[in-house]
Amino acid sequence: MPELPEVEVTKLGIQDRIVGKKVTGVRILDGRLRWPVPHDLSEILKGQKCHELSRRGKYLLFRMPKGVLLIHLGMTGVLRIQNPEEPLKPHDRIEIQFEKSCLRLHDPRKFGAVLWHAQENGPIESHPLLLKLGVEPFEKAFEGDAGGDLLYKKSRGRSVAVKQFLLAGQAVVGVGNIYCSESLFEAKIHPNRPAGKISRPRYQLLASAVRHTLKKAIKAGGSSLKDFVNSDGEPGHFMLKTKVYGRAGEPCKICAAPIKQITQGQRSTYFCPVCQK
DNA sequence: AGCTCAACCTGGCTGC
DNA sequence: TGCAGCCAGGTTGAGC
Repeated sequence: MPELPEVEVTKLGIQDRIVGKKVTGVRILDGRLRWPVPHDLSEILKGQKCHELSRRGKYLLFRMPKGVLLIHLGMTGVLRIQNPEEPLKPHDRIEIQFEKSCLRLHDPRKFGAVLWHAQENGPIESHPLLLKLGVEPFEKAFEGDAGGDLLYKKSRGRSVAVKQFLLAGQAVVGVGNIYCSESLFEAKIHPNRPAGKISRPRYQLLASAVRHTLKKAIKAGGSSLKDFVNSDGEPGHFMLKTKVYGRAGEPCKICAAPIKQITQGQRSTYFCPVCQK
């Protein structure tokens, strides 16, 4: 579920219940995530107030007086505010308790991460997991022409397919497997084209498509914000409808040619062989 | 430095 | 119905 829009919507959905609240305890139900959850997380967090919740790429950063709690949702993670009385569900992994509510991480595949970055280790921006991330898609460095310029510059000399280049997040963060296919379709760029051989004007179109695709998805997700608080149900898939992703063999919405599915870097890519060149 | 690929883990779906 | 095989929204780290 989580690409950048889903993480952003999660942030918006939980922040009012988190910011300014004091942690009263932590329950580690299964700490074997991508990396082991610190066994003493409860002692670390207890008594600290989260003064800001922010997002960097697909990481959520809970800023506290003594450091930053990093949470990544991996492939299947869902964070939700719940009443502590609410029975645990299978695959609930971590519970962070606040005075009147708790935050639960539900993550069947355990690719998520919950890590603590202590203040004395320096600014969170220098954390190894954040260090090599590209720019944020909605920040100045990716606005307007700057976005296309950046993709163009970062891709020079790169032979890798543009799909993989964009997905890797070294230039711009947050474009996951679904929105990558969708953005390339919108920009009419063939996913197999070598990243280094795409012109500056075409990268302008791609940057614009990335911003548009992500914004649309965030907007769609905003309508389900209530699902993040005191809900039994999963926040649904709020990508309203995809134009190519998951539509192999179905007609292109522009030209009616059958959508193709290929594998790139062990991931599925969907595209229209007629519209995308 | 950049490219490719295995690996982490679990569940759901397809097809025999 | 049962079960093997394949697929899934992410990311790191090893080997070349």
